[in-house]
Amino acid sequence: MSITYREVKADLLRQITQGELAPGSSMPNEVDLAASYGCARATVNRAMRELADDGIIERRRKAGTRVRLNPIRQVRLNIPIVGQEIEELGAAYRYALVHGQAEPAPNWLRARMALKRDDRVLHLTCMHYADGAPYQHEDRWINLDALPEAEQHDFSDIGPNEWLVSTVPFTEAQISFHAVQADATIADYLDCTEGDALFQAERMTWLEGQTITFVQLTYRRGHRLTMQY
Amino acid sequence: MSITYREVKADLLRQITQGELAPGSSMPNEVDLAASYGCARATVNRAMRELADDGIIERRRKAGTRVRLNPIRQVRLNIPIVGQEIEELGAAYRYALVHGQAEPAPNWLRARMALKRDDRVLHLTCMHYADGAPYQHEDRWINLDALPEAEQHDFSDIGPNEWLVSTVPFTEAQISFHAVQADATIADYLDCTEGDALFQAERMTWLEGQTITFVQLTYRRGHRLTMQY
DNA sequence: AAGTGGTCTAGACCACTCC
DNA sequence: GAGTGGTCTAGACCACTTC
Repeated sequence: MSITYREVKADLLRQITQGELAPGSSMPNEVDLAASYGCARATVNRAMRELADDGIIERRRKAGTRVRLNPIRQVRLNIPIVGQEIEELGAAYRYALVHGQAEPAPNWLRARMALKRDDRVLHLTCMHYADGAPYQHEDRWINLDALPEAEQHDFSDIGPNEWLVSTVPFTEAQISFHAVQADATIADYLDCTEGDALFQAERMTWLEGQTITFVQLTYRRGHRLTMQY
Repeated sequence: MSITYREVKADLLRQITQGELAPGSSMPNEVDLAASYGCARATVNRAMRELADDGIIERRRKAGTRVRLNPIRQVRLNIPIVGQEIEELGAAYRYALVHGQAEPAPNWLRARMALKRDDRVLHLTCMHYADGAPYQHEDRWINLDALPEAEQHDFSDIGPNEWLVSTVPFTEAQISFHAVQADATIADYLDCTEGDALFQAERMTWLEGQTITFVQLTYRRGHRLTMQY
């Protein structure tokens, strides 16, 4: 059994975390490391490439490889569909369509979604419940110019997110997180007090340059987005 | 010039996004793809491995490779040091130490940081300004049992985050985001109204199983964390 | 000019898992 | 049992960057 790239990666990482390879110091080149580990250069290359992807080391041709002074701290954030999110908490998921109507895009939305003057949108308001308690309020607009079939679809049983994922997968998106104060309407839906601080996500989605949908997801009071790294 | 793994990856991705390879359908195996692209199997392997890492396709030995039905949506979130964050906005950064004191760990913090009964902590309160306006309020506790040298260090000029990154790089961490209501103290520091909804991050950091520091970072009103994917 | 990482090749063996 | 992806090898050429 020969040495694997995982073993090389683990050993290099150990040397870095335990201080044998100090931040800012340069590491041996691939040929030398391969010789000292007794493996092929490609094996060392894959180990170091992954460490570079992880933001631990920095590589430049000719200049060589260095341990980063300030390791890049990065997280992979999975963006789940709310139903899956709730079921992974071990709670029962329920969905409800509150309101759905096709209408001309209001000005603020036209600007935000970069819509044309006469574009129409489908405005959907939904609620997502975990074990019967309000979990998330969804306010969504779908560009009917890009996705006319949405107008005929019945969103009573299947949430717009699930429908969109199965209809237009592989879109590009931008997501942003922030805090909002609950207004009277949201407070009512989420069973909290007006003025409460709530966690909100906004997402805009494109397919080949065309805006597909914009959504505001407001979470119940106390919601946290947690990640390890 | 032979075909690169990037070209193979781009071509496969094109086929997926343009619907030639439908979600859920299975793809040819590596040997066949290599033959049809006229390249080595390793080249196809790297292209497909990256697509799998990106959450676009799903691979299983013997079963083969399939286009994911629901592509995994994931983001790489860089967690910058606040000074860099502000300078990248094109604003001037200023730091101020508000308060610093070594003290016995309060009970809630002992539980949270998993400290021993008599452990002491260094409690630091700091402010970070962008172009003179309040940007972030930092409330930090450092475990003096794990990092006794912190007690002698002067945090007047250099923020605790920068000092920690240079003193104990390569730690493990957990980060969580949520919304809080500004209390009177925070409202005063961040120049907002009591009760305003603010975006807050909490981070806990470990080195080899030992808790190093816990920090609450409260951002000015209206702060957003934005990501593309 | 020369050193370093980036990538491709052709071949091999292996590990996993479905049938 | 057999098909598929996972990985390693030894060698090669190239691209980039610093000297």
